[in-house]
Parts: sequence; C-alpha cells; structure tokens
Amino acid sequence: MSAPGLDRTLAALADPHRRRVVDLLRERPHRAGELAQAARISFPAMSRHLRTLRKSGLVEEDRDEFDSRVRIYRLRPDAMAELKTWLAETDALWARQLSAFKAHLQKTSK
Amino acid sequence: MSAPGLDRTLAALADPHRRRVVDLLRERPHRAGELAQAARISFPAMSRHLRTLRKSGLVEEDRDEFDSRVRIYRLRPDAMAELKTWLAETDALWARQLSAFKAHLQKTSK
DNA sequence: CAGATAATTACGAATATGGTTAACTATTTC
DNA sequence: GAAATAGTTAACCATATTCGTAATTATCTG
Repeated sequence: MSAPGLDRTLAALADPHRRRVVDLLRERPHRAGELAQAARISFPAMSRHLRTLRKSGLVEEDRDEFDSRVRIYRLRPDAMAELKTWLAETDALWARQLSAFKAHLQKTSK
Repeated sequence: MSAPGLDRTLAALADPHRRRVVDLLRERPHRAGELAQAARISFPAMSRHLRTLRKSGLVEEDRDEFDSRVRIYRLRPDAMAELKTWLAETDALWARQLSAFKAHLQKTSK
C-alpha cells in the first residue's frame, strides 16, 4: 500500500541541503566538490547527501572523461515522475470531492 | 534562497504515516480518531503528526458542528501549489538543458 | 615512484524524530 | 454533577540523521 520509491524521493527532497543540490543540478551537471562548496558543508557531508540522492534515484553519477577522479553529478530526467503522478492523483481526487460537495449543495438547497 | 514553505511541505510528506494521512484525506475529510486507527498508531502519535501537517499548511482542522469534541481534518485545496510550481520549474530547466545539449551535438558534429 | 588532488568511507558526538503510556482539557450524556 | 468520550499535551525512551575530523582509495602529475 505504501510506495517505497515515493517515500525515498520525498525523504531525499526533504533535506534543505539536498534540495539545494537538486536546484543546482537542474541548471547543469556539477562536480561533487562544487556542490560541497556551494552548499557550504564539508566534502564528506556532501558525499553522503549525494549517496542518498543517488539511492533515491534523483541523481546519477559518472566520471569526468578526462580526469576520472572527479565525479559529475546530474539530475535524472525521469527523477520525479512518481511524485508528479501522485500529485496529479491528488488533484483528481480533490476535484471529485469538490464536485461531490457541489452536488450536496444542490440537494440541500432544494 | 531556500523556501521555508516548500521545506515544510516536503518534510511533512516525507513521513510514511503522514503521507498515509494525506492519502486518506484526499478521499474525504476524516476525524482525528479515524486517522489514528487507519494508520495503526496511537492517538497521541497521530495527534502530533496532524500538528506537523497543520503547521506545514497541508491540512486544516475544524470541529464537528454537532459534537465539538471531534475534530475534522481536511486537505487544504492549495496545499501543494508551491511544490507543483517547483516541479514545473524543474521540468522547464531540464528542457532547457536538453536543448542546450542538442545544440552542442549540432556544433560538435560539424 | 613520490607527492598532490578528488572524493569516499570510518568513527564518535550532537540533535532531531517518532513511539508509547500517563496525565490533562474540553465537551457531551445521563 | 458524575461518568464517559475525543483529543491533546507531558514525560520519557529508542532510533535515526547529520555533522565534522581523520583515515583511506583512486587517479593524475612531475
């Protein structure tokens, strides 16, 4: 009944540092070190955030083609598909509630 | 630069019990007690989850019109507006990255 | 091969989160 | 007014997150 993918996505996005990373990555891919400096946290802290983002499926890593010490992180295109679906469902159900409510008003006003 | 409203929305949705509550509330409003039983947790635990959901703006509370001991919780209609906006922004920026990449391919293939 | 560099993993400490039971408040019912 | 009911707040405990420093791995450069 619960959605593990959605849970992880939301848990990943709930942390302010990690959301900052996503905000940066949606502009363009970044190196791990750049992200640490931009977020003003230590390299190890960022490394761990990147791990949880990777495990949540929001982000993917690959190595720089010329210097394979540096790791490039990029946002995965379909990253938030599940979240968007869930939001759309919520909207749909909300619309249903609204029309039910209108029908109720019709009935009671008679 | 950070968005406190969005932070709280995401933090609220990140907990599985709270997301379960939202899933229930998008069907119809519920009493506090109903929610506790549906989620299989104690009343106090649910009460605190409802508090955080209220503070995040996702949910609102009012009293039953005939028995003001019971509290009715309902999903707020504009609850996730900010989140939807953020997702739309992300999509837009990703599309931009994609077209930039295509342009890059054009250039390098020449 | 001997640094230097990019990033990760290991570890211990601080803080936050979530759960339960017990006590409390407010309201309804008899 | 006394007992019952709905729900919240208080107090306490267990677990999970997150951080920074130090140690480690892998790669590049001279």
